[in-house]
Amino acid sequence: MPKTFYITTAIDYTNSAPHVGHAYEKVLADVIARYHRLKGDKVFFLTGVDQHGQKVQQSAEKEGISPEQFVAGVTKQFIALWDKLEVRYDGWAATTDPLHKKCVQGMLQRLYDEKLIYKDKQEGYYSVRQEQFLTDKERGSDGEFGPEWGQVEHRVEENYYFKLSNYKDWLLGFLRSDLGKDFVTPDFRQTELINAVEKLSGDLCISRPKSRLSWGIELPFDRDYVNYVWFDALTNYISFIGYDPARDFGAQSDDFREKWPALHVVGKDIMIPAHGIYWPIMLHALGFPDDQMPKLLVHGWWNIAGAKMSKSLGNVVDPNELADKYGAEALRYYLVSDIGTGKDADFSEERLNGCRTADLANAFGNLLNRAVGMINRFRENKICWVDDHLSVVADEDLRTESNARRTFALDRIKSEIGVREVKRVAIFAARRCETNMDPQPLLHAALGIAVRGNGAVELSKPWEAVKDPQRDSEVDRLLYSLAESLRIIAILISPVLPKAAHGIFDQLNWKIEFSEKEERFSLAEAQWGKLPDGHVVGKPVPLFPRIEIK
RNA sequence: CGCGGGGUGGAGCAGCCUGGUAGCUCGUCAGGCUCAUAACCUGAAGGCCGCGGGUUCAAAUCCCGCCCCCGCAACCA
Repeated sequence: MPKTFYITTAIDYTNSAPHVGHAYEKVLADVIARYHRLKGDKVFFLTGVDQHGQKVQQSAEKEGISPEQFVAGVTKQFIALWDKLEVRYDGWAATTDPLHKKCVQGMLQRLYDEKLIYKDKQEGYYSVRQEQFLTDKERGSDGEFGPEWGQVEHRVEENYYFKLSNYKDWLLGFLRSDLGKDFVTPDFRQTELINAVEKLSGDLCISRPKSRLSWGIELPFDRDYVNYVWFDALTNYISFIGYDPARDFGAQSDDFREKWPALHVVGKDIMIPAHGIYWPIMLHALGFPDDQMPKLLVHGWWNIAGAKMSKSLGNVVDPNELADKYGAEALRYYLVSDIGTGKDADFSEERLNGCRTADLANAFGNLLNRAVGMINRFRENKICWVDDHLSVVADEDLRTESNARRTFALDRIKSEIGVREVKRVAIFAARRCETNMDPQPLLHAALGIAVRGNGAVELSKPWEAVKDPQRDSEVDRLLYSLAESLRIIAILISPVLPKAAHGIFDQLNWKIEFSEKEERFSLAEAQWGKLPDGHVVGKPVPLFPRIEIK
């Protein structure tokens, strides 16, 4: 059975509308998923929404509607955005799904039966406004709880706990073992995680009494409580691909085994403790072997003018607006190209627009336009394969320096664009893809090809050459090279810019039978010389028309 | 006290692990070209690579010390 590449994102909390950070994570995961499909892998991409919890309950109350209604409204916004941004997922994880609830309850019951969940009494100071117990950390410099906590009272409450601390040593050992040393990408986050695990103490509170929180999944062994957050939210990664908590890992369905383990794309904020600590420990406690632990791709954040994007600061950026203004593809391109893997970056609408103009309109769009235009005008839409690249250049052409340069340059188009660039992509595939995921080399390779193509046109001056019958083959060779370069560019950019890639293929009149379909692109075909001799191309149409921003 | 990230020409970044002409994108300036979406090509200016020591024939890169910025509480990717 072929292994499926299984990729997930964090599920978004349906308490408020999506912002550009949500969009980044989903686009990143989508690009990686598309890249794997391009490689020919079978892919399952799961994303979704986290719908339970206190905040949702409160927001719904505030609007005077039920949590179900409230959640349905926000969920719709997320789905609409992913649709707009061309995020193509295979599974949708909504935590109110009965199948998911059943799985969560099964897991809890199993761990409870194994005495890994116990009931304990919590006593301390409790903030009524924030609905949480306070620790000494929350005390101000004067030793008192600040006004942000509102009324603080002494309270005693019983809750259920998961024996997290039992597994601290196992987790440390795992993270330092060969199997676990690449658990987190980028590696500095793994360092951070190990440091955090070393400081780990105490167990994990997994419940809230219904009197405090009713919008959640009931504990199967105590109906007076609902589950609190993590066993609900994290479990989506396995519940939606058919995990059966009643069975051991080895007895899971083929469907599940084929997909698991996952690559989890998550933000740096939820690596510690949720995805880096709770999640592997939960899986381990359920009997997942070490070689079946997932991997984490931890991405950074988009800041606004150096400051965090936050609801309270009111500086959130609306991805819908940006997509409408600049196009979904330009936004996708910007989000994955102007940030280093795992690092933070400053979001700038100006740079977004700059990228769109420089890379998309000028580099890719304009090259396509001029190339297809020339093929139309100079060769009546037809490209010709010139067999021997070196011998077509007569000896006398090599006499002058400029001709020598030209010859050299044209030869480079074939050898470097065709072979070296594609080789670069292969290296990327082997290295970057396996260490999990940076789409930038694909884009850089594509841009590099475009730059060489433009350079070749300049050196060859086909508008002059076309007047000289003796230079026929040179023109043919150039035009073929351009068409072939564009075909490969389309393949390389297709994970990030699927629509533009289709646009290029359309204008090249290539693989029309796969129009609109992702199968139109394949990494294996990113090799020189696939366009046949005499191929007829289409008409030039601006791929990324310039846009006027008021 | 601590943990992690960062400080490289005007802006944003790469290079550092595996020392040896400081690279990329944008911007600026000067030319060129006209097939093309005022797009394209060429050239130039601009950097004591945070500071101070050390190792070395040689340090942005390795070692030590110091300074500065960001994150490690919450909404939140």
